[in-house]
Amino acid sequence: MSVESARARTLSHVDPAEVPLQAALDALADPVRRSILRDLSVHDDWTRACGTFDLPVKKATASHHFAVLRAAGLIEQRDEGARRLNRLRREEFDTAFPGLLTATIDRAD
Amino acid sequence: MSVESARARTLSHVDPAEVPLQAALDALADPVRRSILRDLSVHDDWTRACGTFDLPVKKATASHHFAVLRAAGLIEQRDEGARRLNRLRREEFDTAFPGLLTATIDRAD
DNA sequence: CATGGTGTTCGATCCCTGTCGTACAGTTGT
DNA sequence: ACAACTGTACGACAGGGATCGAACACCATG
Repeated sequence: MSVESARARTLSHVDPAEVPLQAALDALADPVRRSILRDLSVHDDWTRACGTFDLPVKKATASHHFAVLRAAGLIEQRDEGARRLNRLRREEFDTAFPGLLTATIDRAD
Repeated sequence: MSVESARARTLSHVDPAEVPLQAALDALADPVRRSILRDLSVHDDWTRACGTFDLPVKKATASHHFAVLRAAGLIEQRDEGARRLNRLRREEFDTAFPGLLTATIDRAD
């Protein structure tokens, strides 16, 4: 039987290929979320916990943004102790939406 | 001196290079607007008047969407008699936001 | 076991924007 | 001149989403 914790049970990941374009665009249209993605794109996988991002919003709001990114197939999350580590799903998302990530987060503004 | 009509005076176009990424994404995040862009992408320039699009909204709303697309540098408009013709600014927009248009309107959904 | 740290959930609030009806401006044809 | 057509402007409305505080669950460490 499954022995995952109640905490990990909140972590449902979606195949980017199953994500509607609308959901992907809604996720990418928010500046705070793009900021998170840019941060992830310049760091190694699984090195950034949710609380380590420098965001202009409170933690409740940040938690909401991470959930949206996860539901859009843009990030993967994994619990490590009390912290939740993140990974940008660059390759999977690129396969589903070629060029979209590059066009939105590889920019100055 | 300029002899443009009062109608044409409402038509201010913006260089896509001057458009903030946020405005571009906001414009592309709406399904009605993407529908307009897809329609334009498969027809010759200046062949589609605003009223010829099959949209699920009333004309006041459609007019709003055309204004948003224009402000985002995604379309160019020109008056021809009582009708306002449209053109997708594919090349200019692609230069400013490489891959973004293709990633958002060249899709099934 | 108590304390502090990390992150989620819930309810409430606020603001933005998509939507529409109506009125209006220009154009075309009768 | 008049009517019909195309599109915009404006005010109003409703829905959704971003935001936050507070409460809670889980983990780590003393």
